[in-house]
Amino acid sequence: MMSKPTNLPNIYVLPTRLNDSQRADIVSNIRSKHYTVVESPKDAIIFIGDVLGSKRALLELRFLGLNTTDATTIKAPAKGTKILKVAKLEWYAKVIVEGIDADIDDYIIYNGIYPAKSPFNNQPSNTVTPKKRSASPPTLAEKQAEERSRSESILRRAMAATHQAAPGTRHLRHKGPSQDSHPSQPFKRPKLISQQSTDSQEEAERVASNLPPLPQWVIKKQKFSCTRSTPADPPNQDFLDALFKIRLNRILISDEIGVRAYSTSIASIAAFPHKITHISQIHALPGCEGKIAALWYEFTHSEPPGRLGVLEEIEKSVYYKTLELFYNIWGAGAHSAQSFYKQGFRDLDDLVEHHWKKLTRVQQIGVKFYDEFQDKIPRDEVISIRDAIQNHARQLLPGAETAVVGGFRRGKELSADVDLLITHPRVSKSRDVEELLVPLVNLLEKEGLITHVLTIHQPSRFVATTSGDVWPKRSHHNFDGIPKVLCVWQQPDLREDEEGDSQMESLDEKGLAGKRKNPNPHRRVDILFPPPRCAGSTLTSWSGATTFERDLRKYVKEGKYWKFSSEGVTDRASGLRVPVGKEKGEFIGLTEGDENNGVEVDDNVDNRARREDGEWIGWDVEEKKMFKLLELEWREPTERCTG
DNA sequence: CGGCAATACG
DNA sequence: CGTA
DNA sequence: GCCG
Repeated sequence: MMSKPTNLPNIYVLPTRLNDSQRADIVSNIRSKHYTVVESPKDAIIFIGDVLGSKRALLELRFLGLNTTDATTIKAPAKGTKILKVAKLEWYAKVIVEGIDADIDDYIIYNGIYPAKSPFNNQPSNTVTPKKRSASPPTLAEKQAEERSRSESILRRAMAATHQAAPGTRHLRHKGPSQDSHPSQPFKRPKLISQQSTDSQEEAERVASNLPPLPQWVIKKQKFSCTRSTPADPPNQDFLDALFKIRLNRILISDEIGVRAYSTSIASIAAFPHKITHISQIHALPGCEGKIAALWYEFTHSEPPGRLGVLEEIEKSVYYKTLELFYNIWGAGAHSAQSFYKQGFRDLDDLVEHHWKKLTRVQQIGVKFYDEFQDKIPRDEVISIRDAIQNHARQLLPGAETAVVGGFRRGKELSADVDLLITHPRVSKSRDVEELLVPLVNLLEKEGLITHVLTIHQPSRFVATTSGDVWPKRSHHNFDGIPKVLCVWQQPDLREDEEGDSQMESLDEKGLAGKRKNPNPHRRVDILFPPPRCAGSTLTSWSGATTFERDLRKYVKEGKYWKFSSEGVTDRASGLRVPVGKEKGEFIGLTEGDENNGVEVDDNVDNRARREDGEWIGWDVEEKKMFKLLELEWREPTERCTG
């Protein structure tokens, strides 16, 4: 009605929850009252928006490139410090629309100031509660459990029911860094130590003559990592670790080709049996050229040795640290990590508090068990999980056989998850094996062993038809995926149920009288159900490592023009399945028409040959048949550690 | 300078 | 398309 | 980033 009551600084209207025309209306209405509304957030002091809380306001400003901290958390802001104010949209409704004369200060929900500049403000502000440690060095399990316990109870309370839990509290461990250093352009690489170009020819030859002889695969420049031995403990582990970090960086920025390139180089160096002492050895390796050579030179000639300019840039970057944090959420990949960052989120708390409803169901589970899923699983626990699943499977399908694949099969002491194959030696059990999936999952859920099902992949041919039977149309080459379930596993709490005892050590969840929380960690478990025909191909496909698998498929494509997958082998030209031959005395991995020729197995007499860890030896036989078909020399899984 | 493993679900 |  |  009248002129403005006070002069206000420049105003910016936050776009939060407004569409373009709504926001434009607000802007013009405010301007009609002779306030100054700017279109660049940098020029504004007051921000008006549909914002509920101060934390959200902070995020909204960060999204606009204004990296402030809450002024109320700062002891004594220096005089003359610029304070950005965020006001509720209600101010607009009252003062602008209704014309009520009200003080904008009554509508401020957030005061933001720019944090003091510091040369170290790139580092994570890791001010979490200090660890309480016993005098003796903790075991791995203790460390993992202790790491977990600090954050767990709080998150758990926040998300007690995973499926539609309302988040409410903060996550302690993963407070993000306080300072934003998102690079708007890629880092400039610091000057590399220049290579000596003045080496005389004689000098180069003298050095070369003292080097160990090159392996045949190097001399022949054999590029496929599936054709050579790659042990778990390579002599150049330190340089490889640096390359792994660069590759992770490429993963995080979705540079898939860069990932492929570094993977090739890593696999090559990992297979090289000598400590690399001369740059000529790098150039000799397939998949390694100028770039890798330059990195190696810098790595070995830096002071102290082992430093890399690119890595130091990456490691001090809040941006990459944050992407890595988000990328480690099961169910989130590089794209989601980048998306979370762009929206202003910097730690798991931000996601829980401001983005929970937007997360997929499996991402919510991934956040809920973030710490436990980072923890590695010792071999003996892998075996006990295998045994439990196998025992239940045999209740439903006598004679079922299992194999642990993944890193475990490659010999790793600690596994990220458990990958388990279940099949049956008798070829005629093909459908029984695939149809085992749902009943087994139901049984394990009932027993409380499976706590969450993340995803189930069932072959389409088992979609029930009204007439009853399965095998709809594509039965002749039924070549869908291998049925599998990805789930969360927890060993039951086996402690005695003594009551009112002093043993209730961890009463962190007070109020839950009587209910003691199961202290066993949640584990990621994948169970696959290959039909007997696909036992060999699935075993090979799931034994890895990743680069070994990629090279195997490329090798088969280039050498045979075949397509290899966990379901088997097809000819690319004809599209027909390439059958796995039947060896004498063996009985699975047959072709379609041979199903009736399977050797009978007495399910009650289990005298089949087994390995030390209890696994059926027949698995290896199936895999050897597959390698033979592909004209590939079979290698121990422990020699497939291509990284 | 094009190509880089292959498959299925949400 | 993104993720495994 | 390396290969054909």
